[in-house]
Amino acid sequence: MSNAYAFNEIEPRWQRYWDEQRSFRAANPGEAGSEAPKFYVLDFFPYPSGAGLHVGHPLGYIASDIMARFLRMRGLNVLHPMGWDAFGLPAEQYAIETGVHPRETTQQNITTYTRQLKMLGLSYDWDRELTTCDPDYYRWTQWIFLQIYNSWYDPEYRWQDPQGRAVVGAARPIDQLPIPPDVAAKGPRAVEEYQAEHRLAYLADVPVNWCPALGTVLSNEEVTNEGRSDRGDHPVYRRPMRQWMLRITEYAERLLRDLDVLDWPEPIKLMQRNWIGRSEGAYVDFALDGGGPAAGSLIRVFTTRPDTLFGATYMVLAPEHRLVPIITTPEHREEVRAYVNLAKQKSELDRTADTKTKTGVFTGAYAINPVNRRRVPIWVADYVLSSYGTGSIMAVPGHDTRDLEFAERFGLEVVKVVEPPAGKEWRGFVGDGTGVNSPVDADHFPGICDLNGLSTPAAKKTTNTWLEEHNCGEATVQYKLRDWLFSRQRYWGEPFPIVRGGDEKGFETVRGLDESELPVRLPDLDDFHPRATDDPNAVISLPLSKASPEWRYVKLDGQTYRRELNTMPQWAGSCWYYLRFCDPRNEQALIGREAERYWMGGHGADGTPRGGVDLYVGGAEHAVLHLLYARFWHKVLYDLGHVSTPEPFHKLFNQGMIQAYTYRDGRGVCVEHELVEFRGDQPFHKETGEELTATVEKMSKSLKNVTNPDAIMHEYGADTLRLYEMYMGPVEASKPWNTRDIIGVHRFLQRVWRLVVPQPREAEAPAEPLPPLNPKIGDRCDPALERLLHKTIKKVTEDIERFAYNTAIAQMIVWINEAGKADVLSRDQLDRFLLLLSPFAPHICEELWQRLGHVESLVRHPWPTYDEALTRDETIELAVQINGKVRGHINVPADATDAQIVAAAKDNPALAKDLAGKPLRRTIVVRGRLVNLIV
RNA sequence: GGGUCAGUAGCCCAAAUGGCAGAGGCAGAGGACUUAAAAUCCUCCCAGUACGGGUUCGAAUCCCGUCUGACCCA
Repeated sequence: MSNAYAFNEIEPRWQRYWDEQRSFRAANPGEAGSEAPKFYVLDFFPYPSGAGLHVGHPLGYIASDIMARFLRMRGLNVLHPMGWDAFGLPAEQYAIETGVHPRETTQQNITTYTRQLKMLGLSYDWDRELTTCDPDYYRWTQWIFLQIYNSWYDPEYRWQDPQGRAVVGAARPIDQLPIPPDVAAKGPRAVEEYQAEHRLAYLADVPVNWCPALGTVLSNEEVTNEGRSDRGDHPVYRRPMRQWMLRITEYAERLLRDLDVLDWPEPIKLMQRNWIGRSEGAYVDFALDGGGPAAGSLIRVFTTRPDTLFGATYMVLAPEHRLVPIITTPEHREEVRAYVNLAKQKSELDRTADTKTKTGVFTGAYAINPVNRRRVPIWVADYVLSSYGTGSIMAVPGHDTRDLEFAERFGLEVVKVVEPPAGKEWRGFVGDGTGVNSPVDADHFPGICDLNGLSTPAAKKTTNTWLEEHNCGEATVQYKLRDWLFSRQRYWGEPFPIVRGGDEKGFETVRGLDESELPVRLPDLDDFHPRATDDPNAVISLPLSKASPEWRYVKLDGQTYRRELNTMPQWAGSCWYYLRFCDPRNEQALIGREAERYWMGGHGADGTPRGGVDLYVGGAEHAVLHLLYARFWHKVLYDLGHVSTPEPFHKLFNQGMIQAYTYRDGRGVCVEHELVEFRGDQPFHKETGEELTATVEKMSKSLKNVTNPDAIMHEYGADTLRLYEMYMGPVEASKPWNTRDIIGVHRFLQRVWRLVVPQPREAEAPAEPLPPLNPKIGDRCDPALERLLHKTIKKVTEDIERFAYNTAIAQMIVWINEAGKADVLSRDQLDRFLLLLSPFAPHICEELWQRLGHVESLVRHPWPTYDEALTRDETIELAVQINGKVRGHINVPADATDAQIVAAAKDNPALAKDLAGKPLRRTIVVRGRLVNLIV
């Protein structure tokens, strides 16, 4: 047994031990260990990319691992699993570039990631590992899709959830959808169509982001602000396509409301609220003026400011609005048609960006403002989107920034209807004020809507009432959230459990498969390439259309059907993996009822009611989409009775980003860290000698500032890497990686090691075999060191609970530094210290624990306790202030009364001349801190 | 443009409810040990908290304004 701290030998040995002993197995209900309270600590599972991990990736994994290890030692049954988000565009793109099948590259990447994560000593229950591209897994992804497909949303359904809350609205089985008699009368096909219109998964022709170069459509999130693909930076075009959509909008209100009970960072909740984008307002119906084919039509607009209706001086329709071609007068037809065609090419971001100049054309048509019967021109402009509200707006240039900009450009009338607070310009004022200029000419307009003098909220209410009474509008709520575009024209994703058939009359049947037919396996294609092209109008080819006819055609009940050839988006597999971890090998259900109740169930470790994963750790970049989609699926499963909690993730923690110094030369070219040398604090190029600039940016290959964890672990060991990442600063903060600083925590571990294992003195010949333990270690203990240990136990325990790992480590460094100076150490003190350190640096602690004579691993050894009395000093030093300025210090017993403290302060000879002859006007005593004398 | 968060020694970071600006680490300087170096150990050095106002006995902390940076939305 070596006396040196040989981390390269120790760490793999303990990793093997944990693996063989199944040290981190979580006990499911019915198994030994499950009688303990549970705790579910989950990491955002990674997408295994070809590049492997850089040092920024494990930050959250280390943080959650420390919590998992800590809670295990506190006696909880901890579920801490890991798996792979393995379907998706990057793997396919990489496969296309290298010509290797994504199945193979994915497998290789998983192998690399597994090796790297195991090297870090993360305490996962690897028996629960899962992979989203595994048919045993995606079988259940498809099963959930079928649940969604076979449901409709009943917004009126009143029920009480298992938590006892009254809920309005729920997903219900499609066969419970009431069929209107007139539909039923038309026969089974009409019923089928009616059901299809109400399913939570439905087909629709929607404008999508078509990227010819990638050969696929992209979600809005995959398109950059510049209207190009996030991946590859290719041009993206808008074009309509028949797509699977999920009706997430039905859940907008519940997704919004239930945020309130979650223990999530407020900024993340805010982002979700903004994404859902609830706004209260009103529909207002404008009647078309004049004759023509649309005579008598109404144009319904949505507005959040019904109080400004008197200021509506024109209307705008989105270019896609169905009435555009109908109402346009012959003399404007050409211009409008050209404009509409142009608008189709633009992305939404392009159209709505404030920085762009507003464009638009007049249709030649007019409508009547219902509130004052004024005739207003109808324009078409692309700053109005067909997908929000009704696709048409009433324009109030007086009190809307974009309308004002448009009106000024085209010389339209601007009217003041809101009086802003004193001193503010009314033109373009969008805040709350007082209503003005609503006509009170009651002779002309009986039942006039009078808003003069009303505050904005009151004016809104008055207008809404008026609209409803006069049957030309109503109060309503709108959401920015859109239905979820759920299909991709890709190969590497879950196939839909859907088949389609058609009869001779062209009627298409869409049919969800029976669950007995799952999984629908992804066929093994050699040629999985999308058809990339430069032509934005090319026919879109689907990779799965190259599958064999045996796969593509299915016979059911004597009829031949075609399989759906789209695949699901990458989000699908990650929407529910946290459930599968609870019961990963269940072949009867996606999760067993018992396991679901136990791991996801209603009570936390401390008995407080809650539900879902107890701690979910990951980066803020998934704050909106993944977390919203997963919540949506969870709620559907909840409504249908498959899970028992309304929310999947009770507590969310976002780790910060590890940044890195980026060095650039005079031309702005990034310089690798190996080529940088420091003269003082100034970086220079090693070879050219050129002075460089240093900035802190995110770690990325292109900035040449990436640090590979393998290299760090090789040089310092995993325990040092873990400790350094936690010591850099608060886990939730972003902070720059600095390899130079690592040596500090490494020295700390060296000191811990040397405290237990005696070191040979080099001068002496190694004739005498060294004793196994440091001779200082015995039964005697130093009382001051013991007090410090109690303080340390208290501080570390409390700091871990609040994720303040950096300060916990600092406290342990303090103790080790003192312990190194002490003459005697008890074995028991070292035991307790190693237990404290073990969640952070598990390998070295296991090793030293064993060398101190323990046979059992410390993984489940009870966490050390402290005596509150020993954490307090008997005498304390207080600062004495005179008029708020520190002038001296006094020592008093810890339990001194205020009067004693003041007396001691006054008697302090150092302060005598400051106090001489001046009466004390006031004294302020802050317990444990200071005393302030006001003279 | 709107929102959120942040700004403390040369660097990374500490400082419950406002209460002595410093716990710890890095870097730097000096010393001990060593033939020497490395390693190790000891000691020391360094800011008044981005800036400007305000509240208070007392402000890094609370309020207002400005600047800078990060993230989200448009």
